[in-house]
Amino acid sequence: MLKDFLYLKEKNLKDVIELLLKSYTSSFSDSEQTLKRNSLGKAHHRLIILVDNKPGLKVSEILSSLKVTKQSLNRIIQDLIKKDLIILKKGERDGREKKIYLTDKGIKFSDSLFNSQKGRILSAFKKSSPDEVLYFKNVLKRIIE
Amino acid sequence: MLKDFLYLKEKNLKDVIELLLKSYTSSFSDSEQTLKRNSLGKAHHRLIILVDNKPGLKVSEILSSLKVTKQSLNRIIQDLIKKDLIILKKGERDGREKKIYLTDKGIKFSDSLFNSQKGRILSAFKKSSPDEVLYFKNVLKRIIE
DNA sequence: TAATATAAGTCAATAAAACTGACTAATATG
DNA sequence: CATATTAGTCAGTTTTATTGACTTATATTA
Repeated sequence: MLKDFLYLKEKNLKDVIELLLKSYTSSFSDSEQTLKRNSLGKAHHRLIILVDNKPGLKVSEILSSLKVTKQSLNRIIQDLIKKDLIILKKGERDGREKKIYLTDKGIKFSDSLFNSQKGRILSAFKKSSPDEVLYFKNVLKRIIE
Repeated sequence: MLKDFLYLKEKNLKDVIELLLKSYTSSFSDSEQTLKRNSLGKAHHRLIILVDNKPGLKVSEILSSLKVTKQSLNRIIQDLIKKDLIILKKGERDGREKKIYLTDKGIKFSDSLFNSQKGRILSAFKKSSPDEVLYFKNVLKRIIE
């Protein structure tokens, strides 16, 4: 029986759900001040992270990643355009699509967000072996799938 | 130099920040419907998870875990008391403290939330080795510290 | 080409979640 | 007793996200 494996028992799964909650909360609260100084919020941060990691991301892709409505996302996009942190470019193949890119200013701002966040991750990784970090990422990816 | 280790490079840290965001978002969106049926939201869910895993948690402990204000948390607590999902008990040592417990009804509701969430974690774990899961949890814990 | 589907944007109203600030109450500790 | 700590409360505001209805532009297909 699968449940004979300790790591598949319900208590362990519950632990992991709590760990996901706490790791997200603590990691993203690290950049609160940086956001506030620029009159932006967590919602903007989330979009910036996705676009920084994958420039040219489509609106529809962000929609499904962040599980928000397009009306909600659109507000965020307009805010960031006004602040000259992102630009939209029409898709070449499909002109209906809009692809999102960070501007130079946006890249700098993304860096400052990253700087306020990275300490926590880096110090966790320094306490871990390369294998631990690799396995950690593997499992996280499987949770997202 | 530390940065010679690939797993400590900035690109890897950025990836991990995105993974934390996506794993939290996807994992907690799984229980949206269950919450909605009971006129509750994500904020209530977060509190229930913490209290389920550690009955008798103090208000102040939740405050620092969830990084919200006491005014914000108080709304959530009052909602859950009204719905008879949690109760508060005065601390025996320190009578100022209020310890939070799930009621029987609360335990059942927490179970239904867990049921809507666990599939994702379980299927990720089934694709992983016990070692991978162990290392995964270790690193997550170090991120929270 | 005309009809239909898709991607995105917009307007309006509302709800949910979180915040600030100012204050009270109970209890603990020095 | 004075002071600090923990928690709760009231009022007002902001941020984030929602629903629903509709438009625009472009792509696909019958």
